[in-house]
Amino acid sequence: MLSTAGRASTGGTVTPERPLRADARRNRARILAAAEEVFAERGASASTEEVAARAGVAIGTVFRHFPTKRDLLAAIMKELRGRLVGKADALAAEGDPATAFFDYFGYLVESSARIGTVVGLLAEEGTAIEPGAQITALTGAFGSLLDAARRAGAVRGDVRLDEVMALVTATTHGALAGGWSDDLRRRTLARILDALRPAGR
Amino acid sequence: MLSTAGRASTGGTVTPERPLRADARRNRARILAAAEEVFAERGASASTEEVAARAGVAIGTVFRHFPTKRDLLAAIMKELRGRLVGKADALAAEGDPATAFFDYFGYLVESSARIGTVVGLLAEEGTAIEPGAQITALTGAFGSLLDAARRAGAVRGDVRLDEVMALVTATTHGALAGGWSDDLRRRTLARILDALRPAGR
Amino acid sequence: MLSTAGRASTGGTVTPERPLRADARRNRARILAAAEEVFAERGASASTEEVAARAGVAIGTVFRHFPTKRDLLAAIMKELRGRLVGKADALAAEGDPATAFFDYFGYLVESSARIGTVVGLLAEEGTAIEPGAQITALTGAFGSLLDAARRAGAVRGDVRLDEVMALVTATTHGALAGGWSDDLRRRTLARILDALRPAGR
Amino acid sequence: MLSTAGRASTGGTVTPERPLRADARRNRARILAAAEEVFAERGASASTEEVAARAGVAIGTVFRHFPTKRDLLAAIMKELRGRLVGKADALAAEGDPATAFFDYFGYLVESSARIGTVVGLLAEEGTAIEPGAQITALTGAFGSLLDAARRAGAVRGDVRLDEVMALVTATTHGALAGGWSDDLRRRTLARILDALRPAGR
DNA sequence: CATGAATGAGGTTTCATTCAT
DNA sequence: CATGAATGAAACCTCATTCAT
Repeated sequence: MLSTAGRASTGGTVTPERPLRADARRNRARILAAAEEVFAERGASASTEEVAARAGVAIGTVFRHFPTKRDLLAAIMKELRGRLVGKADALAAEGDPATAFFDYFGYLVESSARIGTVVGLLAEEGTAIEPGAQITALTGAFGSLLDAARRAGAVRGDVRLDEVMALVTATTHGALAGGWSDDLRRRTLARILDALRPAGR
Repeated sequence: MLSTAGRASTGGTVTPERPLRADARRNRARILAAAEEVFAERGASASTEEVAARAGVAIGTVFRHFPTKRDLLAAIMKELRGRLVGKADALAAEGDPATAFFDYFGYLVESSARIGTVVGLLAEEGTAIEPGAQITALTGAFGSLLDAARRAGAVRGDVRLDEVMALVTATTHGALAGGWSDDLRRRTLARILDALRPAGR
Repeated sequence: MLSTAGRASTGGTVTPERPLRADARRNRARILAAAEEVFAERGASASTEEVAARAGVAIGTVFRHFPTKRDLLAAIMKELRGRLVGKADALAAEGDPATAFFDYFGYLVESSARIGTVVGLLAEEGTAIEPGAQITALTGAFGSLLDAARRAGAVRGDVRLDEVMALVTATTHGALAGGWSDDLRRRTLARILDALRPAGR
Repeated sequence: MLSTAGRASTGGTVTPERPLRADARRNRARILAAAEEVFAERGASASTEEVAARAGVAIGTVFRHFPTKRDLLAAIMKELRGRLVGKADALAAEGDPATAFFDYFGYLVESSARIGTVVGLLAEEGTAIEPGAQITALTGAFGSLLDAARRAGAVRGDVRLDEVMALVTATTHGALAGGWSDDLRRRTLARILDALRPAGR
């Protein structure tokens, strides 16, 4: 569909799931990294051309890997989700159930402050960058930590998962939009987490 | 060489703030209302053309009233700020100091859910829509309510104003971005406000 | 045709050649003067709005007097032409035939340097501001002076009127476009006029 | 966080002046040619859209090559200046010093009659299309020819370079604005050049 | 596969002109 | 008659996307 010229050796077709050539995979990674940076700095309305420049590739290369800007955003989010879920698993495996939940909450907020708009985009399922399962995985990861913390008595019994997700969303968004200082972010986060702890603390 | 009388660089008038003609004021209001709606629905990147269409005026009319898109956004925020501060004053005047603070917090979150991106824009001083005093007024209004509530023992003594503002920002942003249901918003808000109440509740 | 309200006293019609009311005539003059200035400063692409502002009237008033920007330009030129022809007549009547021609040439160039683009517009009959007779009158005025000077032996016998007009056009345009200093303009003008004088000088 | 390599703010390239691709160079040339035509016919206020149409490209292509209309005008002038200076060099190298000066003067006027407004724009340094050196080069080229002619006794000794430039400017502008016939242009030019020749002729 | 030039719809803004007040 | 707000057709410019090299 792309070129019709006879590329006998490779077949001339565009098999979707062929393992990428080494340089192509390298480019893909660089583009994703650049996009994360650029969108974090300039917001999701930054131009694709700037992403290409930052990645050190030509604009065409970006569109070969991600046929649409939306695809690029979706890929960023998928990659990010993987990272975040991985962190959750690590905390679940290694750490104290009573603190893992709070640590993870804090980690998300800190991350969002670093990687910018992207965590925000993650929640913007409303504008439907990708149907559903984006935040679902994150919710799942969070759910396990929450359950464990609740069993350990570190979290109030009546706290529900959707409230937790809402509080994460709020805090990350707020941190981004508000331009909080490190100190303010810490104090604000502490207040919110306190709201989830049992009465006597 | 001829007459040097009546040289005004812009409009030939002397009084800078002439009261607008009736139809002009009507249009200005319609444009503001339309803009609030459109930006709430589509985000701040919605087109001015659409604002004009929604307001039922031609594109030129929008630009006569607001020479720049930025000016339009600034005007929306100013109007909104007025409304919000007004509500704070009303609550301070009329109500129970112990509850006014919490009522106002809730009012802001509810409002943001209704009027959309705009409260968000209010906090986006980072992109510098208008120097500083945008959120300052709101902060002032909030400060009075907070003090009163603290004196009434309804708010913990160690709660600081910047934390309150941060929590408002977070909650409104979260509510907008997260697309929370009414029920979820209520519960999430309750959790956050609980974090501000004295230990014994 | 304008308002249908009962203005019994004036009749409600727009008779084209009714003597203007005093204030209307005053406005017309101020607009013309302002337009001359503005177009001289900013070129013919200056906005009508600026002309109105400079004249101290509203934009509608300009268009009531001159239904089209082109009409306004034409009126300026007509007025200017009158002034210029008047000066020619004065020189013809009063002065030394041998010098009147050269004085007039110089006067036109000086004027153009003062009143700017407008004399230029006068020649832009190519872009057809008004069919023909604009420059014709000027040519006529110039013709008389030229004939007199020729008879007085102050101008070479083979100089033809169209050449003179061409030289005026060139010099005025050049003076405008080139931004010549007073000194340069004087010397350049002297060169050109020398070309019209008899060999022995 | 990822790679910091290849960060170029605009294009990701290192060599600033990469030779244009064949089709790009072709388009650039076509755009310049079209622009010269269009501006000659319609004046410098002609629309960029029309230039694009005349060149047979889309509007975006024009703006890729010339990010601003001003840039396009500047490029035209630069190209033209090159052509004109080249002609001066050719005349200086090949021809009779006594006539080269006059030939060049005539060539400039003829050219301006062909290529229209552009020579005019060249002089519009007032509107500052490009700092200074536009007309400087032309002046330099003219200066050499003038000196040579003066040494050959073909030009009066007291003629100064700025007067020559002023006369060129005037003649080209006049020719453009006045819409002179070929015959009139020739006669007018002859008058002006005569003014530069020694008395006895 | 990578490149980067070309495309063209759409956005903001200006301005001559009309028309309600 | 004067006023000045409304109109709407361009103008300039941007940017996601396509496609020849």
